[in-house]
Amino acid sequence: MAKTPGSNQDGIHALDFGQLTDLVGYRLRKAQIAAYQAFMTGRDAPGLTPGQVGVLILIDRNPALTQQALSYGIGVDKSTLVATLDRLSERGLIRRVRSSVDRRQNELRLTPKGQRTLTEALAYIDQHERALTARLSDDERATLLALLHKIG
Amino acid sequence: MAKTPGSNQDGIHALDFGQLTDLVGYRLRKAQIAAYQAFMTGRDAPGLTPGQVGVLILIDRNPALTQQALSYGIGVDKSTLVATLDRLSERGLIRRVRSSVDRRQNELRLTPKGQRTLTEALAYIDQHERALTARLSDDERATLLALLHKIG
DNA sequence: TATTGTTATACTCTATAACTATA
DNA sequence: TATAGTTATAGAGTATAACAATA
Repeated sequence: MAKTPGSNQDGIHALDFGQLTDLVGYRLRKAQIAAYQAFMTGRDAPGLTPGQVGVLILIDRNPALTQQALSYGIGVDKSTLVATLDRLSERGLIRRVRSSVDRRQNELRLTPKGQRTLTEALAYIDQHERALTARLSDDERATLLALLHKIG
Repeated sequence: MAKTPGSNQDGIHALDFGQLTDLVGYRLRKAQIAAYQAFMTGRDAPGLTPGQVGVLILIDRNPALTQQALSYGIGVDKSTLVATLDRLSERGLIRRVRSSVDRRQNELRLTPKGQRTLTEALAYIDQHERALTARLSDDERATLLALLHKIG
């Protein structure tokens, strides 16, 4: 039986996406959503968003990082960061330590629990990255990274 | 003068992003944000989000599209779509027309103003796409699309 | 009973502006 | 005066659950 354009027997419509199909912006968004979903639902998912893990990485790699510097680094407003850090703090993963040099500033630190969580999250990231690029060769993955870098 | 790791003369900290730098998920997110920003702030930007333009395209290409089918097609809940369609409707770009076949359904249509807006938006998209991939050759752009397709 | 669209509600992400405590 | 962090507030995006109209 020929498939009627626009519908099938399940009543699920196969939409015409027109010019959307081959737009970098659109494909970027689709890929990003897929990556996010996979990250959140994968086996051994750390119960943290990719953004939260990113914050843990940055705190780990940059001793005495202030909220201001972190805000600038990840490109979100300092006020936006407050709730994110509150959540990580409530979960016992980070601490805000008042700077003794300039008492307006907080120096961000991982707690021991945060360190352990980060170690596990990094292992998970490796696994996730392999799953995400499972259909790509090593060369293709490198090419993709280079091309994305040119756009971002 | 050698640059001290972690800071420079402006007091702007060059953060260590660690393993983040070469993760597909992270680069995807960065590229997507850059694409979105460029779309919204470019010359001749249509005053619509990429998502809104996408909805206009889908309505244009799929006659008698229902909210249900659109919801399924773009992968958002039907309740989420309501506010989006309200906004497009308030701006006079689309109409909801009660189906005479099944009066529970709305058939979505572009208004004449919506048609004109879409025509302009499509021209803008071409311009935006060229700007976004300005640093890529035609081959590289095609490669990027193919690789993104494998992930999304 | 089931489906379509709407509403009520809630949570996240985002920003701007005003506040506080420090500098 | 200016800066670091917080709070108040607001808007967009997302979802689930319950509802009215219709099938």
